[in-house]
Amino acid sequence: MPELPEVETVRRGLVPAMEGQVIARADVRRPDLRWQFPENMAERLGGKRIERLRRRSKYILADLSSGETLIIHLGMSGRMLIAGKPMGQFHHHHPAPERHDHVVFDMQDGQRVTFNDARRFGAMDLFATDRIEEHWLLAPLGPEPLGNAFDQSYLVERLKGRNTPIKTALLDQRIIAGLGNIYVCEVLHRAGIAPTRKAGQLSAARIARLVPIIRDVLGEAIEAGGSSLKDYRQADGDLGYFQHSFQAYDREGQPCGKEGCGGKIKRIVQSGRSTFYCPSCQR
DNA sequence: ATGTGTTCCTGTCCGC
DNA sequence: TGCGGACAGGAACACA
Repeated sequence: MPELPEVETVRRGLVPAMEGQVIARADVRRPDLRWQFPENMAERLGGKRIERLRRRSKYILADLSSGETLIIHLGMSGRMLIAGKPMGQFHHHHPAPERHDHVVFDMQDGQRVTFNDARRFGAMDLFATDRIEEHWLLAPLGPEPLGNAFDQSYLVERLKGRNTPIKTALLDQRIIAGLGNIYVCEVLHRAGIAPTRKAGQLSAARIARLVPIIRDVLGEAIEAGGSSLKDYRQADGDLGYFQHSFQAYDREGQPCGKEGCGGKIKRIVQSGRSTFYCPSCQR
């Protein structure tokens, strides 16, 4: 689930529970996710205030009062579940952790945030806030697609001479940071560009047209995700409501929704990942 | 330097 | 219902 719009939705959902709040205690229930947790993570989190919750690409960044930033990546299946203040004045009591609840943040006001990740492709690390962009996971990232550094001349320049399919290029986080498999499919569908086209072979005009489409698709998805925050607060943690707006992704065999197209969505595999597209209107 | 295939891990769904 | 295989939102890594 977590591409840029989902991560941004999670971030916004976490703000009321975490931003400006003190982590009374962090319960680190295993030594690692994808990689080992940093040394003494629980101790470095406990008692610190979260000054600000930010996002960079698909990473959530929690700036702590200690001068360190907690970096959180949700991987493929990571979720942040919020439980409200437990009832009862004296017997504060949250339900016991469930399977795959790996890190539990107990906030000073009684709220609890639980990081749950069945597949454990997620990650957490701590790093000095003032040098955060130098962190090895963040340093290679390309520009934010919704930021000013991402524009038509940038994208044209970066794709120049590339022999890789445009689908693969847009998934490359060093070129543009935040797109994943779903939104690349949606973007290329809306742009009418075949995912198999070599990136460097597309005209500058067609590449330039991608830029506002990327912004639009991500923006719409964030808006859609935002309205699912009510569900998010519940324990199921399932966002997945923008899926009703998919035009291509996961729609194999279904008719292409584009005005006057009449094509049928096809599924192919590119560098090991599913691509959904309409062969008749994506050229 | 680029491009591609494999790998980490668990859960779910589909066909037999 | 059980069992095996394919597949899932990511992306580092090894290798041609």
